[in-house]
Amino acid sequence: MPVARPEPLASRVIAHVDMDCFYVQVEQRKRPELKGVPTAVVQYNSWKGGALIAVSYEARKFGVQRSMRGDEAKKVCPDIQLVQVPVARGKADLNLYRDAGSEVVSLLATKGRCERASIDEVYLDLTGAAEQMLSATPPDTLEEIDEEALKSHVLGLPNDPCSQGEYVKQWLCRSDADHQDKLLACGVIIVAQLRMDVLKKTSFTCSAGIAHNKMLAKLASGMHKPAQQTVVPSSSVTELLASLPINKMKQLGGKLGSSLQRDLGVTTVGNLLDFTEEKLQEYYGRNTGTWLWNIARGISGDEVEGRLLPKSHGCGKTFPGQQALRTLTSVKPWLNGLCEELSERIQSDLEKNKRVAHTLILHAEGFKVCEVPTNRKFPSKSCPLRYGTAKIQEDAWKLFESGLREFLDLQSNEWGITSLTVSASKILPVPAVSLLI
DNA sequence: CATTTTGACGCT
DNA sequence: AGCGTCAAA
Repeated sequence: MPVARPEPLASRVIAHVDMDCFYVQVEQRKRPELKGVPTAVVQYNSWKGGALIAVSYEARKFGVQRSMRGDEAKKVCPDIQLVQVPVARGKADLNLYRDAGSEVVSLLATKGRCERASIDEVYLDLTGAAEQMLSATPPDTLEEIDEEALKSHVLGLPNDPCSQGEYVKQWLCRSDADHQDKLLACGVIIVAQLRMDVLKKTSFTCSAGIAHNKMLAKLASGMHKPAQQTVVPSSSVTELLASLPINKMKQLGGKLGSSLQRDLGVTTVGNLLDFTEEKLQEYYGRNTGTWLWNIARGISGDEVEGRLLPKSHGCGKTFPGQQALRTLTSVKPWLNGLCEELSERIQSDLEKNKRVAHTLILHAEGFKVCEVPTNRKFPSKSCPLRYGTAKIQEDAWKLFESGLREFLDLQSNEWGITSLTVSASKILPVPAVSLLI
């Protein structure tokens, strides 16, 4: 459940940068002939043409959506180019996209604290950079403002397409603006420059949101895509949230959001204003209640963490339908393959980033053929992580066997495994001195 | 038992 | 330690 954090005392400038249909762009950079044509990236393709995980904007015009099957996409968009995710050891291999994501993070981490939020998203705390710009070269003194910054969307401004650029220029350069808005204006210019730099150096476009906190920045980055940016002045927040469907807010797209709608009749984020903090706490607990009360007002104290690398590595594969693994002999090679990939990834993390993983975790899902139907799930198991592919394979196999015994509970001899995942967590930097010894 | 493969974080 | 929720390609 979400937890409320105290708001920093001073106003911050926060950006959320989100790559546009990222996997598609990565494939289009590799194969330039795909640029500008309807394209999607699919995982596997033998079952109904594979599952779409990224869709280009050209393809979206035809109604192609993520989660569609390749065959289905071909029906609504016969000319669509379906590019397959690379496969290694019989499973999808996402390393190409991880590496492309790292390229982007390196460029975005140069202007302030940067948090890698996912393979293709970051949060930036640009407060310092914005303050510095405001004191040295405030926007109203600039002779020329980047065209990219002028193309920004400013929430709350009249959206007359003819004079949009003029309004934006006026907003950016208003010398009578309050300090908060001036800082945001600086953020807009910095983010425009960062996005241009990313495009120039990687050929990837991205969209961005600029606001006073992470929640609003994230909301804004999704409002105008692809390749655009949106700023959220404080004065626009009440109206924005008043009509924002509750499930569009981060963290409220699932069960909590549905429960707000079902149990309290809350349809929009603004509707939350009808409830006292105490009432929300009564329903959802102290932490979540306060968090809800705050987001209704556009308040979110979440800090941008300075973290450019993932906190864990995982490798998994599902075995749906007839593919379920029904014998120890069939599980073993798959588990070994997953461990091999994991071993390579943590070894590379050690060499590139001087970090060591300390815990190995095995997750599985399965079913058993049983007289009395049971709800028991396959239990997750963990142990200290020892480096070396063979050791990881050995340890993961022990974890699997112990999980399977618990799962079967002496109830059944007939079973199937439908998903296997190994992951490495508790990743810590190796102290610099210990590298010398 | 056909989206799949990730990854972060909160609760107990 | 292990489970559940949420999100995005």
